[in-house]
Amino acid sequence: MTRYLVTSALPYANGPIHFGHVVGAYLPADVYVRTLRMQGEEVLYVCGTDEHGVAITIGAEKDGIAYPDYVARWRGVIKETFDRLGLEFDIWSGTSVCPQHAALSQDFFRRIDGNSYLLQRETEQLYCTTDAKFLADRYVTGTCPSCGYEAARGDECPRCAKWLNPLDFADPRCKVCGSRPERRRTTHWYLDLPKVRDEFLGGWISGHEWKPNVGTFVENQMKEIEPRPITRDMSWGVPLPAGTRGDIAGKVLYVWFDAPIGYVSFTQEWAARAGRPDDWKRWWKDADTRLVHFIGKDNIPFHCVVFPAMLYATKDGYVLPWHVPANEFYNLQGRKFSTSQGWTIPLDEFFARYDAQAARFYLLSSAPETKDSEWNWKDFQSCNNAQLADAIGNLVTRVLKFVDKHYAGHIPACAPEHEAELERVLFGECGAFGDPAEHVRAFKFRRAAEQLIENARVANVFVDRSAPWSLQKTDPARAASVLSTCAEWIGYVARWMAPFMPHKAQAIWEMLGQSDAVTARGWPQRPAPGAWRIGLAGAKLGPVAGLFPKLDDKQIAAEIAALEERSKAATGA
RNA sequence: GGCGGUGUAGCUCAGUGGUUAGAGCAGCGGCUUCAUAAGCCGCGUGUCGGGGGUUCAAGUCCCUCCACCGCUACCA
Repeated sequence: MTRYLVTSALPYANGPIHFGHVVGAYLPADVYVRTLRMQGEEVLYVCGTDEHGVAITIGAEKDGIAYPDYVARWRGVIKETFDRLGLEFDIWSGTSVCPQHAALSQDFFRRIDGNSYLLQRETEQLYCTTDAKFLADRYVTGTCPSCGYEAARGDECPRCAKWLNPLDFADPRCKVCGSRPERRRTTHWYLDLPKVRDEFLGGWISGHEWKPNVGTFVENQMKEIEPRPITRDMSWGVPLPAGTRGDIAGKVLYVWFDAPIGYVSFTQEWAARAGRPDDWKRWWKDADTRLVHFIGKDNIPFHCVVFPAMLYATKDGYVLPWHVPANEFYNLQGRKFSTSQGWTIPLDEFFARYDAQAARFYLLSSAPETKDSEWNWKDFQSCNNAQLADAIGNLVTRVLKFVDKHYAGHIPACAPEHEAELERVLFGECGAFGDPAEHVRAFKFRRAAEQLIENARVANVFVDRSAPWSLQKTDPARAASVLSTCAEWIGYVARWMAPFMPHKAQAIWEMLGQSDAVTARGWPQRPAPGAWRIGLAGAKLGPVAGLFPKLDDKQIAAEIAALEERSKAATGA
């Protein structure tokens, strides 16, 4: 039977994440997973931090703490944000702490090497004898051979924008200590991507179905593909496996190589913890698995080209991605999120003032699915007030407070003689409704969010058309049937919204007098006349209260002003 | 420079080559009063960035120009 293995891009453990990351790779995945689970699918959701690489070592040294402490700190900070947003993984780990990670990464290297998909190349690189390490391009500075600018970076000249090779500097200097680095020869292993492409990957990619924003990009990549180095001269990372032919001293796997293997090693960790150490194979080596990678667009080459090439090159029976629903980028009020320039939303402050569930909904309904989009404070206000508070929140209170007042807090039953007619009106005359899950399965989360609101509006129209406040005086029996019908529909709304706003959905469910989980009965079938009521009649309502407080203009204006202030302070303007 | 993307209603955006191009928000008018001053109904002549082309048919495909944006892969 089909099972779904869902991953979100491993966040890099060198800083906090912002809403752009959240909406790109995490929130859609969480909603996808929750929806499929309610539909009875078998799903595993894997994530954790990516903890190796030069950026980590630089960051840790700057902060004066050990590498493991540094990544542990960010692993924790990032997880805290995910917790606040209600993102729930089956396993959350990290590439430097997952017990299975190093061995599995080495196993990948060994198999790929054994299958002759690795090349060895000797190159010259700058080596700083003071710091006793090879220098990445950007950590070399010197005089631009093209325009003579004296503080050019090793990768690019900031003045003439020319691409540079630090070996071309006549006066290279180590950016860390200022001393003059020397040239040294070093050997590295390269993944022979052209070979994998010709043998398999090219055909697989052109025969695969991709999101439009992914397909053209990846096809293009195929043409210019080159062998990629998969080793580095540094200490922080997974050492090359013992027994590898050649000089492996001081070399580790390049971070991009070991990072995606984290998806697999974390799955192994999950299985081991569950006491079924071999269970991970069912997920990674069985043709019934549908592997779905949620990522931002910057990760497309890795997940559509490089990682599939790695999986194939092991010749070890791994499944390849089924879908890669990559998102574009998410900005903030017209500009890129930038911590250094103060163009951010500090999440501590945000969660102190705003509802994380409302944020989930707004993020999803503004997600950059087809093109870049943005967080806009006024849109957030409008979404919260008009869609969540008015369309959904008010629907719940207007109906349930009425029930509370006139039926002593118990949901009335629908009289059999009223059913057919009320349902004819509800299903035929109150506007279109649909199944949000259909859009979720198609990775159209904005549309799914919209559908949820449309479905709630159906009940508002029904209430207006039925006018139970008038019936209460003229035909109380019919009024009871109307309210019963409304309450049942609200039960559907609660279940439809469970993947989007799990806590709010549960709150509505409890207001309807239910004590089990809103997800307990699974995903609702599309309601249809005659057979859709799930029997809420008779239930004693829980306390009915507003679900979504409104956000006023002053508050939003203050947020925008604070954003401008932070930006000015950070850039010294 | 190279590659890619975007440009549709005041704003944010949907729109497999096929009826008079749509939604939400904002705005205007009316109805209603159960509810978080909430709800419902009605109201859009938009150079689909400009120009050219292919086609019976183009927002949709091709060329070109303009504007904005991203990436360019040894710091993911």
